[in-house]
Order: sequence, then C-alpha cells, then structure tokens
Amino acid sequence: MPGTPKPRASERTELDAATQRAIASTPIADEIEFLAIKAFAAGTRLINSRLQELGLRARSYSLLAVSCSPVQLTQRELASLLELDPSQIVALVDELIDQGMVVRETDPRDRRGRIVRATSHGRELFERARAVAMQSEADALVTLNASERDTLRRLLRQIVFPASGT
Amino acid sequence: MPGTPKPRASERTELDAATQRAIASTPIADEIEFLAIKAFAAGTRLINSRLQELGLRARSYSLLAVSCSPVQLTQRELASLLELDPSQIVALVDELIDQGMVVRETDPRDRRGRIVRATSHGRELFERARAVAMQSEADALVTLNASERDTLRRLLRQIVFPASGT
DNA sequence: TATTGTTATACTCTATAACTATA
DNA sequence: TATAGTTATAGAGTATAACAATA
Repeated sequence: MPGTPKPRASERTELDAATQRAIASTPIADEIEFLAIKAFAAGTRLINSRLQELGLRARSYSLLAVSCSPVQLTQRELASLLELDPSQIVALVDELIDQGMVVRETDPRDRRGRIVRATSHGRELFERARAVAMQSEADALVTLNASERDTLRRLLRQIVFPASGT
Repeated sequence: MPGTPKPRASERTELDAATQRAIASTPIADEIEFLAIKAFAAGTRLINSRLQELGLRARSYSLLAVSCSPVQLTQRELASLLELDPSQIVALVDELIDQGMVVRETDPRDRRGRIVRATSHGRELFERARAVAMQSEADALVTLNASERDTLRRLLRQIVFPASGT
C-alpha cells in the first residue's frame, strides 16, 4: 500500500509542558541569542520545506527578492546585505541563473562590479514565493498576536537597519 | 614586523546609509524570517569568536548551560530543546566529554536513556562562558535600549516556551 | 513492536585563502 | 596598489537512514 509513512528512528519528540516550564526558568532561557537560534531554526525549516516546490530556499529567496527590487546592488553589496561572505554570493547567483530567475550584468559605472537583476520569470516566481513566505511566517509565529508581531518586526528592523529611522 | 594583519581579498564591506535606507523600504525588509537570519547571524559570529578561547561555541555553550541546570534531561529531550536532531546531540556531547566538561550517565528510570550532567570543571567554565555570552549579547544589541531588549526577550520566550506563561 | 542512542552519509552553510580582472 | 568577483577547500550545521540495546 502506498500510504505507509517512512520509518524514522530518530524522530523529533516534543517536551511536555512541565519540562518546558522547568527549562524556561533556567538561566539559558533568558539569553536572547539562544532564544533566537531556537525560535528561528523551526521557522527556517518550515519556509525551506515550503519553498522547495518553487526551487527556492530561504537564502535564494532573499537574494531573488532583492534582485526584484529597483535597488541595483553589486554582488559585494548583496554579500553585506545578506550577511554572507562575497564568495558565497557567487554560487547563489549561479544557482538562480541556472534556473533562469536572474541575470548577471557588468556594472557600467565600474566594470569590476556585477549587478544582479531578476528576469520576468524570476519576478513571477518571486510573487508566488512571497505568498508562501508570508504564510510560513504567520504559521511560525502563531503564539504572537498581530500587534506583538509588529513589535518584533520593528525591533529586528532596528537591529538590522539602524540608520534607517525605523 | 609582527603587526601586519593578514590580507583578506574577500572582506566584508559596509553598506552606506543611503543604500541601507533604499533596501529598508523594499518588501523583503519587512519579513521577520529574513530580518531574524540577518540580525542573529552577526550575533552568532561574535559569540562564537569570543567563546573560542574557552573551547566552546554557541551550540556547545547552550548544551553545557542545560547540563549545569538542575533539570535532568535525556539526550532525546536535549535534542528537542536545542532544535537539533537526536543524532547531532551525540557528537556534541562527545565533544564536551573529551574536554572534561560533562559526563554521560545511564538514566536509572529507563536504561535506554542517557542523562548529561556537568562536571565541576564544566560548571566553572560555564560561569566564565556565561559572562562572555552576556557581554556579547549586549554588544550585538547596541541599537536597542534596555527596555527594548526586554521586550525582544519576552517575545522570543513566547515563541520558544509558549506553555510557560511568559 | 516501539523507543533511545548511535553510527554513517550526504547536503547546506560558513569561513578563509588565493587567483583574475579591472580600477 | 587596491577592490570586485571567482574558485577551491575545509569545517560547522542540518537532514535522513539503518542498527543495537532496552522497554
């Protein structure tokens, strides 16, 4: 029969409420870095799995998003924006080029630089991916109401874009 | 002369304020998952580099922290807590055992399970690591004031420990 | 038969160095 | 000489499958 799920010996298990409370009162549970890693690991897993059918992952989706915007960035600037090493951008751009989503053009103002720009196919796919990403975000943050999500967004923007006046 | 810094051809460059503002008004700049990845990538790099002298990283530090707490968790529960696959815990615990920071003991209540407990050396090292981690957190979040940091912490706790009543 | 821990493997992510072309 | 991009490589992080010990 086809419906048989694959056997997974090392399955993730849930912590019961009592154990959760015990850990929540431990010193580590107040460290923002720890909380952030844990909170967004699950979110990234979710968005990666859902973007898979569009041939994207969180990383390539972010790059595609910037390539769709009117801001023309060199690969160097993309590296800075995405908190990646410049060398990592190369492979990421190559991947999106292979899928026909973006093109790489020499920057006319400085022929050392390369501008990454989305194709019409890339733009179309981005719109679909964006809907998926927004829904995944909502699903990953069900324990926060709309106002709390806005606050979280504002605080994160303040960390990431300190110069932009929130 | 010894002071010569190593040459790095692919150095990270900063985006100027104008480019930051342009990107900050782009759709991707409102997606929490994107903001979170970017915000905490730098923080994790910082804490990893500072914990290096103690033989720790963000991951092993978190595991050590839980091992120091009175909550006795099996490796299975540790996997759930740290958002890792159970198989990844094995290597992480092995590493801390090699450094003499924790011991692995059979759970007397269920001999299939293993309890991970910090040694006195592990506890001592944890106290020093904790000071480093707290300072790194403060440095990584300079763009937030104390009240904003508390809010961020509260929201993250609500995502991570939904059952624990904030 | 089901679950915990373990080992093995592969793939993604991250970090660093060296090379090339343009400036 | 300095910078943007590229290539190569190694190590850390993540995901999955199979197996032994215990329940």
